[in-house]
Amino acid sequence: MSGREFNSWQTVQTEVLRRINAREWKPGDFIPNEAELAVEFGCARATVNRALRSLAESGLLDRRRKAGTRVAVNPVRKATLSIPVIRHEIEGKGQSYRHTVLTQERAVPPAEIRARMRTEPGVQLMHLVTLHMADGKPYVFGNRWINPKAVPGVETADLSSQSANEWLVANVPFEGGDFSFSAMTAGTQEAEILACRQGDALVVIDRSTWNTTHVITSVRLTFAPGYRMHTEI
Amino acid sequence: MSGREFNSWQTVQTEVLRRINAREWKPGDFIPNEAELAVEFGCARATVNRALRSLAESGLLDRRRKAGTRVAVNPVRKATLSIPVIRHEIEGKGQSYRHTVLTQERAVPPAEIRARMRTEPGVQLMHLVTLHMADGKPYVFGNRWINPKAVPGVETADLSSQSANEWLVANVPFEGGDFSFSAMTAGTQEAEILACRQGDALVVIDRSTWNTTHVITSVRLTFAPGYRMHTEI
DNA sequence: CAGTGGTCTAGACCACAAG
DNA sequence: TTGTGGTCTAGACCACTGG
Repeated sequence: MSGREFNSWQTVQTEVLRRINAREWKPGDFIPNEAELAVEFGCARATVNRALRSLAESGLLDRRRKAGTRVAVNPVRKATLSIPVIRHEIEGKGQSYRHTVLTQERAVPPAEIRARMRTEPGVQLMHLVTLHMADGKPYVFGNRWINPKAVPGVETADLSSQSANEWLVANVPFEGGDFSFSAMTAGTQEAEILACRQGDALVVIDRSTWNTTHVITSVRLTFAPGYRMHTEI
Repeated sequence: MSGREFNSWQTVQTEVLRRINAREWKPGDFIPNEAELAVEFGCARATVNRALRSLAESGLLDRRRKAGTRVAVNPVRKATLSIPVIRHEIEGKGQSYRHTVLTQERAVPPAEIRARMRTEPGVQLMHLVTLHMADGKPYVFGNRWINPKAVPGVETADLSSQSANEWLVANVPFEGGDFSFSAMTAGTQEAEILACRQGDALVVIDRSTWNTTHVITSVRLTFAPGYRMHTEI
């Protein structure tokens, strides 16, 4: 006796998941509404809401007011990809980190960058080429443009002791960004900088970040051969 | 005259974000506890909790019982990467989709696959090589292993009309998976199948999915040159 | 031990959208 | 119009963990 009834939102969530997996509720089916489930599970409606909302956020349920809740027909899986600061990524593997600024200048960017950064023709940006090393070996090569209008103070910042990435993360809040992932073949420049062979396949990440008024920075990271980005679903 | 005070959890969240961005609360700082914020914002503690929990989930706050809530020192940005069914990805660009099964057999997998799928030596798995085409041109090449023990019925399924990926998504619920992203150089086999040149850099995705008892499937997707995966932060 | 976040409840009102 | 999810509240107890 005793054995207090235990219906946390996680209990509810687990049971709902079980029913979906057991196909008691099939993709496309409507499930009972919150009030009914609350009665069935002997808990408050808010508790059911918490459980179902969480499942909806991960894409397993579709919820709409008035219509109700149904099992997602096409469970689009979402992986959350964490984007660490490169130094942390390297140190996290137990390797030593070092970085070098290869060039730092003010320059008018090429058209492609100008489009991505939404600046006017002829406007100069800060251009920074850096190399990050793990245990002394080239790890990733960064080609970065920064809009000084969006980042007051960047011109006087010391970007040799702290990488531009870290300086920006620590000093410039941003609202959003985009991120893309592709592959390229190492040419002479990449082979030289990354100490690899021409023709090696390299992972390339292009990333921009912006705040409400400006595109802050746009960077292309070119990784040494063998790089692999990993995540769990 | 009314003008009822309006303090939704999103209002609270927005204000907290503003303070973080304005550096009123700096990285590493403790912020007031839930009860205090509830008083300040004139709302219930649960409302503050909802706002802060959401920010913690996205990595901007660190919360610990007894210790309190602090602004994350190292805001690890997380991108959510949605993993669509290839057919949807292609059709979403307005291209036509077609796929072909190149080979389908039962076979003992190589050691690497056996390790990933956690099967015993000598156990046969289903092995499936498929090519997906966009507007008639090779788009991605899939090398997939499926554990029939985890998927009763897969041996009799018709995987030529519906791709293995879609069949699995529709018929086999899974609990988790992993996902990795790398680059490789096209060899003779890849060049032939994807109709590209040897030496081209190709994007490679390795993915496994499992349920509580088995690894269900493990697949390597090798994309034709030019593939780019994109996401927003 | 005691302070903080984590969760649950019962009830209420609201916002949205299907019919 | 009306049913369903979305949210808010005031209060309560719990769970974890720092001091």
